[in-house]
Amino acid sequence: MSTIKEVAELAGVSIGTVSHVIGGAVRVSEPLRRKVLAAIRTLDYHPNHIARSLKTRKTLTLGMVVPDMTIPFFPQVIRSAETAAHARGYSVIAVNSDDSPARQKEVLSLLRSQRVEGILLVIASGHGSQAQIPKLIESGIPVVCLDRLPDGIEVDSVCVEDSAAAEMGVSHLVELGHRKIAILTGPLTLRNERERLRGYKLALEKAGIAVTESLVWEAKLDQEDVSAMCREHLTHSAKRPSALFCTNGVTGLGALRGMAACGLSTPEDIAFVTFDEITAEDIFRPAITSVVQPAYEIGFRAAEILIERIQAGPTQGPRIEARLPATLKVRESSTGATAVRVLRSGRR
Amino acid sequence: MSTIKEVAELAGVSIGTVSHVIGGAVRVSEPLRRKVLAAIRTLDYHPNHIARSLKTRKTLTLGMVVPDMTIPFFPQVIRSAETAAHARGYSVIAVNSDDSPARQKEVLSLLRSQRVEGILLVIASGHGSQAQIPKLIESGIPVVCLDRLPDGIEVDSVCVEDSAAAEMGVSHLVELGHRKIAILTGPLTLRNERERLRGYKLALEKAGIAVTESLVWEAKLDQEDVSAMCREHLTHSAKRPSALFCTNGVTGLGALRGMAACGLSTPEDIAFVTFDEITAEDIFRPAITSVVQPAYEIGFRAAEILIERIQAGPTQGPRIEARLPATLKVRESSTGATAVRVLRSGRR
DNA sequence: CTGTTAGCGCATTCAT
DNA sequence: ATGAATGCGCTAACAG
Repeated sequence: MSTIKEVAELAGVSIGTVSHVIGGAVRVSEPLRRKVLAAIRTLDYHPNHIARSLKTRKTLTLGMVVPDMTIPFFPQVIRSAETAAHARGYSVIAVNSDDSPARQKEVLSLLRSQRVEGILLVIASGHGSQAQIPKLIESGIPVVCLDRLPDGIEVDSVCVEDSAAAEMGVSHLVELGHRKIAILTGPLTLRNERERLRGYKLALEKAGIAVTESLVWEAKLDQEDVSAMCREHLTHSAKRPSALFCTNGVTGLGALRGMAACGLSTPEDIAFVTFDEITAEDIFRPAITSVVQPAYEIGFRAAEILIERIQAGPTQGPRIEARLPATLKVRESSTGATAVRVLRSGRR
Repeated sequence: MSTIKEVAELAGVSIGTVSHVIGGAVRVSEPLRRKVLAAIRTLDYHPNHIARSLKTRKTLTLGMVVPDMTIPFFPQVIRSAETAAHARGYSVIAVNSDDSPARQKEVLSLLRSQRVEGILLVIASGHGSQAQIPKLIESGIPVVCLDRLPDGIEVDSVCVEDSAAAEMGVSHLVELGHRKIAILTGPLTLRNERERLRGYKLALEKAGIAVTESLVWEAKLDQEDVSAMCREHLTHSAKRPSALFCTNGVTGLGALRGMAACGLSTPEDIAFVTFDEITAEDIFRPAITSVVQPAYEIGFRAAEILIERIQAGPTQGPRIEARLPATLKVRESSTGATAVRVLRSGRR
């Protein structure tokens, strides 16, 4: 790996001049410029980003923490954040927290050591994953939370309109005539899960249906746990709901497995609606009615907001809370019909 | 962000001493040690990885380039590579190349500037994506290629046993009685696609079936292109094959869409086998018979090999070419039966 | 327009 | 066992 010094020697100029042609900010005469460029090419020189960062105190790097990038929603978000960042000259380092607060703490520490200029954070679902956010912000690292929002912490955020989106999904079931509708959520320590639950209750209330606590099922974000919970609740046909609403893709898939284990199918035995698309719904049966989040836009907006924060400096501008509308894709699992219908959520 | 100097001042020691307690290599007396640790905590000090790297010339970072992390296979590989790397004290920076050689060149350059110590590379499918590998290696950055292998380039690699895996999938169709079997591949500029095609031909030859070139369909790694190609080949029932084998998840899903567009379904009209699982096959119908790659192990092994290379120094050890066995999951799309059967590929 | 130089934060000799 | 000094590669004044 050659250095700027070697380039300077080969080109017969000073390292300052080389730096100038690389930076582009200071004018350099054409002949020298060409010589420098030639030297760079023959040496296959790549500026040492490490040294540059040390000097400029800018890494042009964003950190991003997600619970598990094998969950299909997250790669979409990462990719769009990367796209937005790249357009502004930033790179993104994406890491998994395994949905563990301890591991999240580790990776955040690592990201700080790497001197990322800002962090895109999808918090882990366990307890204590929020405590680290204020320290980050105090230390001058802007944070934007995505998808999962922390509680009572002043921080920029972007996510779907959780409550409205859930309400839309549940109202759809209500309109179909269902009155005994269960909801299967992830940990209610997560604010967005609580918001989605709130949307569920709102939908029922508007329809004049009483909320039955025994139809609110809270599971861990774990296939096995979700599946077991479903089996438990669904075995007795008397207590069985006529419809089930799941608040995310993981619980949605787990619920389908649990239902299958009970010999139940959708929509015949139970009408089914879930957050997130969990397969290629145009190809596979049953096609699942889904509340679809604008994953691409969530990541893109989050990166935009973060970079604006970084470039604005330690200014205490107003907190930004972007809430994006979801789309309801009505399919077979709720209506029994094969045609697809698309609805858009909007603020009331 | 506090510095080592501030820690030293607060603790009332020299920066050398602070560095020693952080590094752990040099012994420091217990009283001073405690004072330093306390200072670190109260200042919320995070060692500047940038400065450290500049000094030590080690970044403890691996770069990883994949075509598109929204393709489900890749997040698995990234995650397992990250796991292996982390266990050895390394971080992984994963970036997308958009399957474009130009973009791949950019991100590789960026990774070099970041001074990653090694690179895990899944090459882009376009022309010229291989040319950059020798330059990397010459410049002292070890490279391990995964999944997609370059041609005629000496480089460590790990992937599935492409030919044997494809042969297993096609032989399965042969055993089911099919004699007119089409294969839908990605770009044959990719060696692994050619290998999979070779496995297809091998399976046919062993069964005494002549290879018909009109049944070899080469598509771009793009849903639309694949789908269009299928529609074109499948409209005339006379020329239609009785079975179709797809060499990867993208072409597999595209083919299913193309078939649906022609009003064809599997397994009724066409028996179907594909590389990679493309949905939750236990839940959705039709359940697709798949040649499953050991994604986790591929990423893990690749990271292991890369780190060994890094730590061995510029030693020219023998090239490593890990070839991992695939698994055939026999499902409804080929047999029509709902039961699942699992076969393991092995070297002949 | 070009060259010289002073650090950025840290690990690491080398003295003490 | 501790501290002072050096330099990693680079950018950004500044001087010429």
